[in-house]
Amino acid sequence: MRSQLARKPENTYHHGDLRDALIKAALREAEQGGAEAISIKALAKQLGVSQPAPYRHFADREALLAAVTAEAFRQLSAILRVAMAKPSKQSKLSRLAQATLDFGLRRNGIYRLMFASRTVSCAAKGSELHEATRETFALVIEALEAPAVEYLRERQALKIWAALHGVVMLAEQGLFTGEAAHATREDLVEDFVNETKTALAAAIKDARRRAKAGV
Amino acid sequence: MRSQLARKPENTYHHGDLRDALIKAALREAEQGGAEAISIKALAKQLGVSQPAPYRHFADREALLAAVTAEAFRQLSAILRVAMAKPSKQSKLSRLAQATLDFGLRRNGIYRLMFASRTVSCAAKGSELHEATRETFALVIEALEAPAVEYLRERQALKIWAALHGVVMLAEQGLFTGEAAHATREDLVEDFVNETKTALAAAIKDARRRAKAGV
DNA sequence: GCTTTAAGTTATAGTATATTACATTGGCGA
DNA sequence: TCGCCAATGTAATATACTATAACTTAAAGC
Repeated sequence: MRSQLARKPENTYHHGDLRDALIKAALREAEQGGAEAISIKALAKQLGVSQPAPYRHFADREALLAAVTAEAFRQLSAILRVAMAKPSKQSKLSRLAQATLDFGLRRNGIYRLMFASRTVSCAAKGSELHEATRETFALVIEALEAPAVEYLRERQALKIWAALHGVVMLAEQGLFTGEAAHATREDLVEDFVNETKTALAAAIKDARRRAKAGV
Repeated sequence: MRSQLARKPENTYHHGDLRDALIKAALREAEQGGAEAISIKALAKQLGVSQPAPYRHFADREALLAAVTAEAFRQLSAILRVAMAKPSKQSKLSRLAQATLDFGLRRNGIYRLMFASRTVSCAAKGSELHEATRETFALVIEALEAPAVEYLRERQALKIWAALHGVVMLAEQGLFTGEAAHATREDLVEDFVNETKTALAAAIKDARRRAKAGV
């Protein structure tokens, strides 16, 4: 895996690591314009290889998009892990939530690629992409810091995860500017974080009460 | 406005209402595949006109997408209005929420066009599309059925709206199948609806208390 | 009826995806 | 060490889509 600089080592026939370079370059392109901004032809030119060269590594454009999206999920996972590990007076969940919001707004093109394209929904169950999405979601569950029964945690994780995505979408749509701007995006995210904590605590309490009554 | 059937009246030079027919046909195409499935060329062929004919009505593909998206928002608004008007033992908010979820899953390609494409974020402030999105959001506020101060309602409306979109996104991503399937999409939506009601009631109560103390 | 203009047409340029057939390289076994 | 072969690249080409330019038709207004 040489040549991270996305250029082939000058006058060599082979690029060295074209597959990896394509994914990295595509991520850069998608940063602003999303999936539409990714053009195989443009990437090839950028990397100094012939136009059909990428097809040696990806069957078609969809396959490249899937690989790029999987890489994006791994990057998000890494960012979330760092945010969660960082010592802070805020809760892990809060840090994960704000980091997700930040990622969604700053790298919105990539975010749309990850959560709003057909690519993800079409990912087969054992695929690289599917695994990457699962791994990210596992971090959400971890951030809850709850020793609760699996299905309770999953439900709350799904809720906060969904809410977060919604905030990113609406923010990008401009619903937080103008008349409706009384609440900031960060405020809403904190609201959702707190509601999640409350709901999780209540669910755990309820589960314990039921368990006791059952015995 | 004749010829809803998207065919020109046979042997006439002019189509009759090509602009409208294009939008309706594009909506059909987008139903499954989203924005990517909309091809000017294919639409022209489908409607029996020459390939460049659509450019008489739309400056470029982006302009067509914007018009299609605006129409989609108006359709969603109509659906939500019907759902809210229907007598039921459930609350208006609950009916709006479930109707939105249904729309998002059944017409997912169109839904992505509406909430996850660059088209919407790029819509200028007074544009047809921007107005259509505002109108839909106004229905969410209306569904709260709260006589509260504007900014309180808007905040809760933003929250439930965001949460709803998140559920649709995750559902489409397949996060509700497999291990995490303990909660259904409809369950989560009801959760969000109830939390919204609670939060709104609390906010109103709090506002009244403050007002009383202030006087 | 003549003119003007909106709404079509044909022809064509430019760009993207994708395939086919051929070329080059480096690694590995005989 | 030589030669083979698989991986990885190139050139040439087919196909599809966007967009523009120049020309044509039909309808509407005076």
